[in-house]
Amino acid sequence: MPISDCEVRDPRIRRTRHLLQGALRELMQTKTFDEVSVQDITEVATVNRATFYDHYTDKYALLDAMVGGGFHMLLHERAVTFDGSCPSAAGAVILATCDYLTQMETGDEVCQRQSAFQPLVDAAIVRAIGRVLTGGFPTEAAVGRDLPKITNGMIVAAASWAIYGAVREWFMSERRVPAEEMVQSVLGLVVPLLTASEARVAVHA
Amino acid sequence: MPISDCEVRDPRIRRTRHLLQGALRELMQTKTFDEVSVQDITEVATVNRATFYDHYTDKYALLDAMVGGGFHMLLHERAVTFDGSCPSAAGAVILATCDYLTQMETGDEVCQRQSAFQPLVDAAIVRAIGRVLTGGFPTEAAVGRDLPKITNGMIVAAASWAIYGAVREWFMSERRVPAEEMVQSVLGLVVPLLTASEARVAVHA
DNA sequence: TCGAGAAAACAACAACCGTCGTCTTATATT
DNA sequence: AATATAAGACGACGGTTGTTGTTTTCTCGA
Repeated sequence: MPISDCEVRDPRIRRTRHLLQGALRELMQTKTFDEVSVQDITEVATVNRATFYDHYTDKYALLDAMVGGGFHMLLHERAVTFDGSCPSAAGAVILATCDYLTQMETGDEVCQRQSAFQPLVDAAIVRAIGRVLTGGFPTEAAVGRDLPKITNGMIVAAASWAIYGAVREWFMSERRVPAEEMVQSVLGLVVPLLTASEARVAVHA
Repeated sequence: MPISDCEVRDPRIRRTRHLLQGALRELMQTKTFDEVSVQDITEVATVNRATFYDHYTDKYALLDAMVGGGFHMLLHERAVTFDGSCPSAAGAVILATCDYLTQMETGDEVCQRQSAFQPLVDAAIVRAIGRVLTGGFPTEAAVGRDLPKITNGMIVAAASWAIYGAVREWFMSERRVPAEEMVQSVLGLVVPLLTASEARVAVHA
């Protein structure tokens, strides 16, 4: 936990963190997140338990790093970037969210038991979405010094939470509409949010 | 945890749960949520630790009950109900969210240290918002049997998450615009979401 | 190549957690 | 008023959590 997770020189650190994340991933195939203990993780990772705490403050931090990294990688593989307006870009983010949830799903056929800590996973994904969306907005300074009533930060926050909330709701429903349709529906909901910024920027231009 | 929190006959149960919630509230004036242990709570509440687990599975469940109950009470005091369209009702929900966050703020002048479990509080509030919003929508069955591409559940989810995300972002910003202005801004973002249902219902009507 | 410095292993610590079984006390019903 | 029923108190348990200090091993730059 001393150094940020991205760009670590020392191969020992990379190795250890990779082992820890892999172990958690592996364990979550079988157990719920809160059924996994730090002991289990370090055991599977063949890492000393004390070493774990050199890298993450607790298992929630590990989860956060895992989710954030995984989602970012998913977007990177698909070369998804959000340019702030193009609906297809937003659609790609929505689809990625859906795919990430799917990929998270345990191999177990039975519906995954709801973990009490699902909110932590949720929050990690929302943060990841927010990071992508933020890239598509002009810096706040460009708007001028009269503080705008609605900031880009608020738009991004509302949009990322809305996207995730909708996708998650879709994902939890038993008879899911095809993903493609869902993406279109969610787009219809979210685009007004995102274009709120353009309208505002236009006013200030 | 055996019986739902609302409508409990036995005064012993009411008493104990009230004591526990009060203890947590009191402790959170000083400490962060994750610095509070079940021991502390039961100690302050003068309740045996084992008894705690007769009512809540863990301290997170207690938090959830506390937040959910508190938010619901806040809305009830103001006689806020969401009728599905009236923007003023949505505005009331937004304002209530803001007020609840404010009321949660510790007495400490220093900005509250970010708890690693803030997401759990967030999720509890979002659920509470969702419960209110759900009241304003017609039951899904009214729409017909051809499954709609976008369900009321998705709209409610997107809206509640968006509302909370935006309000929270506003709340965390250092130089806050007045709450009234914020409510208007967020309304501008969210109303399109909520009316998405009307448009759809109109089509099916 | 070598040596300073960082990372990991390891053991041990007090504290907390969740659960169990037993016993006591309060509630609601008849 | 008496009793079946349920809640609470209490003590004890094995297990997990973070943390600390020491020792060993590895990495990178001079």
